[in-house]
Amino acid sequence: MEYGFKSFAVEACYKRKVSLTPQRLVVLEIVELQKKPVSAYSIKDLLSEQGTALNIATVYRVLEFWCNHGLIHRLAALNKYISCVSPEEQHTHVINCCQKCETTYESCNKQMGIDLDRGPEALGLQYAPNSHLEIPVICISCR
Amino acid sequence: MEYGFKSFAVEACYKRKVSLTPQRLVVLEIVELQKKPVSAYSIKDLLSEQGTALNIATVYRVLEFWCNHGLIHRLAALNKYISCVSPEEQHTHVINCCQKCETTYESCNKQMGIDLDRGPEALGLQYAPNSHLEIPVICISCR
DNA sequence: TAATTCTTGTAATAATATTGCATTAACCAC
DNA sequence: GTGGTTAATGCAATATTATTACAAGAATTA
Repeated sequence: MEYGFKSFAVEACYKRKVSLTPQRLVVLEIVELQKKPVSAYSIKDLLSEQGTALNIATVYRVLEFWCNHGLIHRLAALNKYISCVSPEEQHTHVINCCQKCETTYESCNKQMGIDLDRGPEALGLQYAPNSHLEIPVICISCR
Repeated sequence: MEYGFKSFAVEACYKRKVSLTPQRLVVLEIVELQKKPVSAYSIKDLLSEQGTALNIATVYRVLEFWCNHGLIHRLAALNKYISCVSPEEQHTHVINCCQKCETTYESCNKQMGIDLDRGPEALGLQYAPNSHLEIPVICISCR
C-alpha cells in the first residue's frame, strides 16, 4: 500500500477523532489495491485469503465508515467500491465508469466541465452535498 | 393510465416488432401510476393487490424490456424504477433524485447545461449510448 | 478500577436479482 | 388451419447484496 494514502487515512481519523482500527485499515488497503471496483463480499473473500477473516457485517460497516469520510466511493451502478483518488479535494468527485469493463476514471466536475449548481437550481433543486456523480462511459480499450 | 403513454408503448413495440403482452402492459401502467420510484418487488405486490399476479422473474424481465426500449428507467442509486417522462426524446435523460424523499425530476443534459461529450472525451472516454445520468439532489421541500 | 462508549462478531434474515427448465403463447411457412 | 419454430412467461431454486438485534470485546474516560 502506498504510504501516502495510509498516512492520509491516519490523518482523516485523527482529525475527526475516530479510531483507525485494524479492520478499517485492511479494508481500505485491499480496496486501494484493486484495479477495478470490488463488491463487499469480494473484499471479505480477498481478506480471508490473506488470513484476515472479517464478518460481512463488519465489512459493510467499515465501507460505510470510509464512504462517510470520503476515502472510498460506493458505485451505485455496480454495488461495488473503489478508493477515492483525491479524498482531500472538496470538489464533486466524478466517476466515469466503463459500461463494459468496469474500469473507473475519477475526475472532478470542474475538469469535466460540469456545473452542478446552475442546472439543478433552474429546477428548484440543489446538488446534494457530499455526493458524487457516476457517468456511464465506454473507455478507449472497449470502444 | 394516460392514453398517450399507452399509445406510445404500442408504437414502440410495433416499430421494433416485439409484442406488447398483457404482462408488459400492466407493469408499464403500474410504474407510470407511481409518484416515486418503485422496486421490482413492490411492483409485484401492487399488481398482486389488483389481481394480476406476476412471477418476480417476469417482473424483472419486463422491467429490463422497458428499460431497453427507453420507457422505464432503472435508478441504480435506489434499485428502483420510474417511467420515463419523454421516451421519444433522443437526448440524455437526466434524473435528479432527491436524496431525502426519493422524488425524481427528469430533465435532459441540454436543459441542465451539461455537456457529456467534451468532458469524457478529454479523458479519452465516450459517454455510453442509451444511458442516463442520475444526479443526487435535495428538493425544495426537503431543504 | 469502574463506567461508558465505540467497534466488532455472530447469526439470522431481509431485500434484490438471476438461472435453468417446463409450459404456454405468438408467429410463420406451408 | 396444421405443424414447426420462436418468444414469453411460470415456477422453483438459488445467488447476490445488505441489514438487524444482540452479545462480546476493545478503547476511552472518569
